[in-house]
Amino acid sequence: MDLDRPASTGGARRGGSDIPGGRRKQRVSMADVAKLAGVSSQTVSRVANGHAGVIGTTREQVLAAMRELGYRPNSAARALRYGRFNTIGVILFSLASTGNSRTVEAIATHAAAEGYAITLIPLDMPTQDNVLGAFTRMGELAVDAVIVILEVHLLDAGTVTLPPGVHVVVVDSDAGDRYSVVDTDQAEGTRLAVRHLLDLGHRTVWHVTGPRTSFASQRRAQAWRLELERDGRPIPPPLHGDWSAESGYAAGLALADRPDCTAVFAANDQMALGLLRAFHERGRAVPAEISVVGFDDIPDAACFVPPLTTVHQDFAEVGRRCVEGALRQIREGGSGAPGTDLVPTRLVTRASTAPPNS
Amino acid sequence: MDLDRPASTGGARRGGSDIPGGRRKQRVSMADVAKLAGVSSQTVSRVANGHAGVIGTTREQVLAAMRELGYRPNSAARALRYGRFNTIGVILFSLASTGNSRTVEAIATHAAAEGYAITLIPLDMPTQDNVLGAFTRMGELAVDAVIVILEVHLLDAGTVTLPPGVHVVVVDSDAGDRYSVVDTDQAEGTRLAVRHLLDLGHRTVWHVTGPRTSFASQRRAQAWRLELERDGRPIPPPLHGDWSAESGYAAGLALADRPDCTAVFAANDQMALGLLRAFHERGRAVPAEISVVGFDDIPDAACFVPPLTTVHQDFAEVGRRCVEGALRQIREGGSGAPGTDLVPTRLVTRASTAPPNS
DNA sequence: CCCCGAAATGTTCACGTAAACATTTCGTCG
DNA sequence: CGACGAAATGTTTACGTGAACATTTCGGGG
Repeated sequence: MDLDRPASTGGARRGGSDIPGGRRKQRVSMADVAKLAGVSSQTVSRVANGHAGVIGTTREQVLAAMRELGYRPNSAARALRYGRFNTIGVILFSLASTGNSRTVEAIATHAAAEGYAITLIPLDMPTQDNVLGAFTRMGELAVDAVIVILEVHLLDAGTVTLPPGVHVVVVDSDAGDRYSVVDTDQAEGTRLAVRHLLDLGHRTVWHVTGPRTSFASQRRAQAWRLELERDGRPIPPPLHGDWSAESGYAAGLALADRPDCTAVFAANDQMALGLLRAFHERGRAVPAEISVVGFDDIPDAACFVPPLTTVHQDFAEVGRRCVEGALRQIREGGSGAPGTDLVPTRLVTRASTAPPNS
Repeated sequence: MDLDRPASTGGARRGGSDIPGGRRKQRVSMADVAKLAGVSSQTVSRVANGHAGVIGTTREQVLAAMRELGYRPNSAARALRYGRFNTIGVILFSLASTGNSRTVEAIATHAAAEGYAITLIPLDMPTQDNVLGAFTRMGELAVDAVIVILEVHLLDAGTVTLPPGVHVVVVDSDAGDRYSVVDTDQAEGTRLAVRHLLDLGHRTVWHVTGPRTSFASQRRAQAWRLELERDGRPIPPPLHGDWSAESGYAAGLALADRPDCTAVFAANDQMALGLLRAFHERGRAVPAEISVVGFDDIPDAACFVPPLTTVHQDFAEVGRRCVEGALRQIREGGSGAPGTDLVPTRLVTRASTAPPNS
């Protein structure tokens, strides 16, 4: 931790009077610009920040000096001065899932539009220790707010203390009582999917879940069960997947042999893809013999064989609201009213669903 | 830009003797810790950095004070002091593509292991202006090096000046003469794919390209043509896609009607998925009548119908080498020998390829 | 018992920026 | 023609940290 501080750090500073050609990589500061322009550094500051009260000719000189020296403001000094970093941290476990990467992209885009940068803090394993470590590091990290994209029950224990002044928004979690939460309306989406299948005339709907550790997965499974119960339908045993197409395939092989299974709701599109493959290999026609609905509406879903009926998640909107929530907290200074902000979903009907025995 | 500076900023600092319960969100500085521990702030600094020369009892007092106050080092001040940010910026156009998001993830993971954070700079449009803007902003951004994941011909013009001291590594580009480039060995991967199909006995191989603006796409198309030429095979007109499954589908519909087309190499897996759908809908059996090879080996590819033969890209390795290159430049201080670092590929043979007319 | 030197701790200062306050430079009006 | 005040510009200072240097403390040898 402290052995990477080379002794050469203390090397003498080279004077400003270098041969112009020999590119010295020392940073150009306001003082350098000021000297060249023949003004005070405060005037340079004023020009840099577009403040009023600098006469045209002076401004021109300063700008010229800036250009010549290639001046860039030093954000570390700025951050120190203002006590703000204009940066939002994003803690997440994996970018591999479509949902996460699209959410992060939306976060980055909207944050950029507001003048904020995004710092990624990946967790190699979503263990309590790692999460805690990330949060601890967060404090040392130059960040004004944190968006957490993972199952937050992991950081339940009161042991995790966020540095004061760091605001939090959470995705994919039920921590609505403690933090500001933004999430896709999992229950609504699931209801849409299940209702769609029931309305087509299926007696009941089977379900392939995501990993147990995922909050989204839990919510979808729970909503699926609830919807069936409410309608007095039999509740088939759920099959457990892990989001991967492979696990969907395994589930599909198991389901293919059950003639009473005519409709399956997969907790994401990848697993639905696995189902499609399994049913195809076992000669069970989709949707004639068996209907499949996914969740996410990944771009590829429209080109599955057959094109997949699925629940569309608006990841961009989730990302947008995360940033919005984080900025609100930063600006208001408050810790932000804890609560849950749900983003609606919609069902995209394609060719993988049909009435039973059609 | 300067109107969000509330007048309340100059408010008086609340003394340290606050009611412990009333969480004040002012930052705790070394001075605060020092006062509580009854030592000088330099001693606190020494403890914080694990320097030798602090006696046990004193160290304990300081640590206790840190804990009590919840002290976290201020990274802005640190960065200012050291002239380093311990942060690497990643400029990219989109996280939507599997390749990009996996590369970014690998970059983030390896950077974290080295004590570096990742700052994401998304471009809403990969135009010259935007790239230039991002690079300009880069200078103000707290970043020691930049990894650029996009077609760099966009920033060709000598107009783009990177702030001195910022090092660059580029992915997916031919800028090897100016920057340090890391990339998948597109040519080798393409050769593997084409050879595989020719060796199976196909007379020639058709090609669905990616977007013209993509360097990877260009390289794959070029290598495909070269390999056919070298073998004296006829060269079918390439079909142009845009990476999306939809565009692959369109290409597939066009190809399905050509009985002389028995083997297709798609420039990525998504487009291959589109091909599979088109061929399925047109009743052309894969691989019996027509073989398909993709590129990327996305996790889903194993569950396509049929499972896709494809060229595996090692995104994790690309990310790792990017970080390695960036850190080398940061540490050596040099601009890094420009040059190209190619990551090998391998062919993953699944069920979408077979000899013709089988 | 004093002094030496190493160990422990304190003091000063600079990093680059910008707010707050101070000073200079005008044009204008009495 | 002098003085007043607004506009333009300069000076001081603090933000939090840590290297460099200064000071204090203490054990042991002469």
